[in-house]
Amino acid sequence: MTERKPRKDAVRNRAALLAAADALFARCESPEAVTMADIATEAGVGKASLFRAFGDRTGLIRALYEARLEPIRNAVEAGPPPLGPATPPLQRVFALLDALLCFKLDNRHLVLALEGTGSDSPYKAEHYERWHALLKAALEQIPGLTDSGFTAHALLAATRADLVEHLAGHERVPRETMRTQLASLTARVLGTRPLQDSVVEG
Amino acid sequence: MTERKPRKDAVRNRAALLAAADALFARCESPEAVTMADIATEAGVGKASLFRAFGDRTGLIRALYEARLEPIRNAVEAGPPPLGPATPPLQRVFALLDALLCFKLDNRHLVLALEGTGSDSPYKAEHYERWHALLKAALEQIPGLTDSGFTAHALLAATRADLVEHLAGHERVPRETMRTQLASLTARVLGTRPLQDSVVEG
DNA sequence: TTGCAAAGCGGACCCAGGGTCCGTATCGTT
DNA sequence: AACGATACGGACCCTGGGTCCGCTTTGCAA
Repeated sequence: MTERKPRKDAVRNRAALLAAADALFARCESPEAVTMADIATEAGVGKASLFRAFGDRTGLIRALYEARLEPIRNAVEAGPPPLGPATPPLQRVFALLDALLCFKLDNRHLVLALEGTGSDSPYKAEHYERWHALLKAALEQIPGLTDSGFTAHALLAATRADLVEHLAGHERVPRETMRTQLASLTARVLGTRPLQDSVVEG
Repeated sequence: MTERKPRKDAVRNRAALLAAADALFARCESPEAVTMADIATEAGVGKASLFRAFGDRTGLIRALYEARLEPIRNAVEAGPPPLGPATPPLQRVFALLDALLCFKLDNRHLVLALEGTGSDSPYKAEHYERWHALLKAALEQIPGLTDSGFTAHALLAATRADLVEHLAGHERVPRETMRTQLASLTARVLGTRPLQDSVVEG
């Protein structure tokens, strides 16, 4: 019951800030080129409101990230196959990794901002924990596979934001190529042949 | 012939700075807890000398890193098997990855400092290029393996500093376990059984 | 030895950027 | 209408990377 509904201007400002940050991160090449002051200004709001709403820079980026991730999160937690919980484990591993890769391709700047948020390693964020737990659980149901925990980490590492950025941006690897390669890698790790494409477009 | 041999005090200071930085990074938990001023002070030297000697923070960290890496680099470029160039490709892949993992375990703080040096993604550093090229070349000689480039990236990603740090530090996974798991993962990726241990202790 | 550039030194200084303070404006409730 | 609570915003603080410049040291040469 510590719930105390926020004032209207507060929620409006919060929304404006999210939108502004989103726009700025999308527009600028490097995440650290966009400063907190920039975001506040873009939103037509004082800096203090920004910090009041999100705590600190990491909080803001996390909020953005979670918002963008929500559809996928829902699809994974309660949606139909191939992402939802009813999917057979093997197929789901492919679907999860593919969805994650597509998400990172579609949100390069934002994800880069989050993972490169300086100190806090990505492994401490709870959204990483979620993905890892999910993947690990799926892997554990695949017969003949050991080291589910480490394997999950390794597969997730193959979709790290800066790697994806490097491949997509610097080496100009096309999206479909990356998806195929990741699927093929996954198949080798799992000791299977790759399944056909499994997830919707981004 | 633009070579102009540096003065004695300059080289002494440079050495002192390297030593100081090394000590400080080793001593402190988080790399960003140690500031440039700290390092200069520890070395008994002015801040300007520090920047004159290494350009900027990244330059210093890179210098430290290269110094530490040199033995391995030599072993890889001109040493005997299993690291040297005469090794059969398949065995060499295992050896390279194991050596890299051990190196990162033995130099956690330093490597963390380098890879987490804020903006510059690790993929732009030329030492990454070297590892990747090396691994890719070895992979290309393994029959039936496609996507050598991507596979090399993925395997290297499994040894990323912050992942290693997370596993070794936070999850308390023992060193030998990690080595085994990495070898096992590699074997699955390559479609082989793991070879026996391949490299010296760190 | 002494002279004298050139190379190097160091700490005061600059600046950007994250985060806070506090007097003022707004909200929404009685 | 009025008043407490809530939020606003821009001036302000502080840390930390990086630079400036007057002074010292080095090393070559006379």
